[in-house]
This record gives sequence, structure tokens and C-alpha cells, in this order.
Amino acid sequence: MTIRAVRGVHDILPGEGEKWRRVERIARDVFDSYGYEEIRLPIFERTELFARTIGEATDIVQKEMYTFQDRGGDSVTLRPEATAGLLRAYIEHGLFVHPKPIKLYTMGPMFRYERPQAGRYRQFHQLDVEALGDEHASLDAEMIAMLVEFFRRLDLAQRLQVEINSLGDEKPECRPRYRTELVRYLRANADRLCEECRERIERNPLRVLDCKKPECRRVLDRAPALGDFLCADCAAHFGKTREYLEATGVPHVVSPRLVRGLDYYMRTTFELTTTELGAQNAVAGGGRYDGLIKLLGGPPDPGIGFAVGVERVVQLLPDEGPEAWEGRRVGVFLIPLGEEPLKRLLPIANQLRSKGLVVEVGHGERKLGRELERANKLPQAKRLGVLQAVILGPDELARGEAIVRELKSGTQRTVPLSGLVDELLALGGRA
RNA sequence: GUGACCGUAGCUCAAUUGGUUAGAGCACUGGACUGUGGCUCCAGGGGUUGUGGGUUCGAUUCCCAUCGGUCACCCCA
Repeated sequence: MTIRAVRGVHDILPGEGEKWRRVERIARDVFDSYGYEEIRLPIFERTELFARTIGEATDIVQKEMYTFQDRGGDSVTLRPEATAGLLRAYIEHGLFVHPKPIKLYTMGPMFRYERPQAGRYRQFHQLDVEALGDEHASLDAEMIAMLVEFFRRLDLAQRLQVEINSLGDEKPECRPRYRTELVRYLRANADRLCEECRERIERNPLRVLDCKKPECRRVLDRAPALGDFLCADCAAHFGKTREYLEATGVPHVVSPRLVRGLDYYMRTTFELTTTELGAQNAVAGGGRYDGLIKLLGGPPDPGIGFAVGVERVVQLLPDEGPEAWEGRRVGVFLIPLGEEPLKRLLPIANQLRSKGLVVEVGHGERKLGRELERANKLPQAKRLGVLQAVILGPDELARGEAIVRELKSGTQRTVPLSGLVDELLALGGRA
């Protein structure tokens, strides 16, 4: 066999690519409209950046990172998520001097060494949005509303559920107090938990909460609820967030078991889930990470953000027929019959292209029938559903004319070469 | 990392209990049609049956290993 793509990565072929462009275009439109600015980041960073932000105890850091030494001996890692790099840039370039909140988004490939599966790849793509320097609950609500708006514009919102939760913060009377209580309860019932959860009790007890195994569920149903242990500030923040969401008209459910996999989350966490993607039900997820920026050596700014899994979104999008592209751009197929006609058509092709038309030029050697046949099979014809053909042979050239043929109907007429460009522009190249 | 199922042409699939030269449709190229397409007909190019080993007179078929794919666990977007 010849060389194949590396395991877990995939090529996005032209047909599928249309969906990607749509997702990215709508993302930019929506995020821009909420005042976010695009930032472009490197896809690899120093390894310690991820180790410090994501958490040493997480699966991502322990076994999923693409880490290697570069030729200078530095340990670098292909980014497994975008937040760390974005915060690094935020601090490095002093973006925090601007009025808060600083609203940024980025998009691109992420890398995690995992066993590929439906909706899960080793190179996958995320849209990543972060708002830094503002801890007001209205920002949490706005961000979730914006995320829902993005999916509404894709006509997917009704197929998704918004789940939110609050993880509290690290003040002693808040999450730590709950953690102590939870560990006590879990230890007391350890014999009824799965093996994995028993280990997690000591390492990362909160993660036990979203174990899906029935045996664990039975224990967890009676476990103390984090919501009951939130400190006054966190409870108020969560309450306000929900009020603002309701005021904005964003339906959501509170999921007490929604505990996200990265260590840095606190207070608001949220996920958009679907039942249509097999085991990978999260299409987007995010949360608040107050304290993380300071941990990286920056100012004590709070932050909140989310990531959208582009592959999963694309999978939810229906296949579109040609009508989706019809009228968006137009196609013209120029058919020269021979060398001289070809030379005459080349500058015309470029004039049309500069006006926004999609133009294909034959090379003048194939038979006319073949060229017309090919015109029907061009990607432009399939996707645009429209095409005008221009036929220019020696006879027409001698008379200073060309034939403009509408491919769908097969009707054609003769136009002077001098007016050809204007004629096609007036037609819009459309059928 | 664990488990299950699956690997035949670019794509979708055939190939009798293991039996000669592995076929078909679609797609592609050319011809019928020396300047008018979407139909039809004909022809052609394309395969070390994922790879390596084993059993056998003989393997696409049976066995083992390996690589890859798919799905699930795990985890997450």
C-alpha cells in the first residue's frame, strides 16, 4: 500500500469542505456581532504551558499529548486545546491593558492521542472563544446565549440541549468543603463503586460524579450535591447567570453532575449535548476559570470560555442539494476550438473572474461535444447548478463573434466578441 | 490502554463446501458522432484480494501475527 494518512486524522474533501466553510463563516459572523475579535495562535507551545493549565492529573496531560523535543532540545506539545495558548498570548502581549472584558476567539486544529472513534479524532478542530477580565454573571449568560445563537444560525439549536452547572470556587467554605464531604461519602460507599471510581476518590473525586455506570449512579444519586455547598458568592453568581439566561430566552437545564475534565474550571460550567452522535454527546463545552491567568504569571483576571467541536457540528449538518449554492456564485465555461480562439478567450476569462464569476477555460484541443459534456460534470456545474458555455471556433473568431449557450436549456445565440464580457456579466452567468 | 466487528479496482459490492486467467455497476479515458452536452452502445486503463507468515496439490475463502478501519469502554470538542 502507498502512504496513508496517520491514524486518527482525516482529510476534508471538497464536498464536505463546503460545510466547514459555512460553520466557520457563521462562527465569525456571530462572534463578531458580540464584539469578539479573532486571534490566531501557534498550534504548538512549550509543554509546561499545558501541564500547568490543564492539570497534571488529567487524562489529557497524562496520556493524550503529542509531545516531542525540537532540535534545540525544548519540549514542545501540539496543543490539545486552545485556552492555554490564548491565555499565554494574552499575558505575553499585555492585552489585559485594554478595557475589560477582552473578548477573543480563534479556530483551528487540536491534537490528542486517543483511540479514534465516532466523533473523536487525533487531529480535530475547535472554535474557541474566551472573555477575559470580567466576572459578572451577565457575561456568563451572554456567552452561553451567543453559543446558542451560533447553533440557531446553523439550524441546529433545536437538536441540542444546554446543560449548566456551577462548580463553586476554591474558597475553603465552598468547593473544598464539598470535596471533603463528598470524599467522606464515597469512601463510606466505596465497595459499591466501580474500580475506576474507587481510584478517583483520592485523585479527583469530583470526576466520580459524572461516571455513567449504573452501579455508581445508584451511589451517586444519594451523594451530597455540590449545589448545596456553594458559598454565598458562588450561589449568587449561579443564580444570576440563570436569571440572565432566562431573560435572554435561552432554555437550559441544570445538570448537577456536569463536571468538566480540565482542572481549571470553576463556577459556571456548561455543555451543549446531542443524542445524535453516538457516545460523543458533547458538541460544545466550556466554563469559567477565574485564577488561571494569575497562575500563568498574568494579572489576577477572571476568565470564561468555551470550545466547539467542528467535526461534530459538521456531522450534524444535513447534506445540502445544489440549491444551497445556486445563485451564490456563477459559472462560465469557455470553449475555444483551436489555438487562436484560446488566446482570444484567455484575457476574457480573467476579466470575468475579476468580476467574481467562476470561470473554466478549455484548452482548445478537445472535441466540442466532449467539452460540453465535461461542462456538465464540473464541480461548479454540480454545486452551482448553473453554467453558461461560450463557444469560440475559427469561424466565429473570423466574424468577431462568439456563441453563448445556456447549458440547462440548450438555447444559444451569437454575440459580438467586443460585448461578450458585458453580456455574460449581465446574464450573471446564470441559467 | 481494553474489547467487539470488519479489510477484494478511485467508490459500492460479487466470486459456488478451498478449485483454472478475481468479476460487475458507478467513475475515468477514448471511439461510434472530423463543430453542439446531459441518453445509448463499444473499447480501454486500472488489483502483488491491507501486509507478513502458516495449513494445503491449490487460499479472496481456513489459522496466526501485524497494520488499518468502524463502534464501544475510557475521556472529551
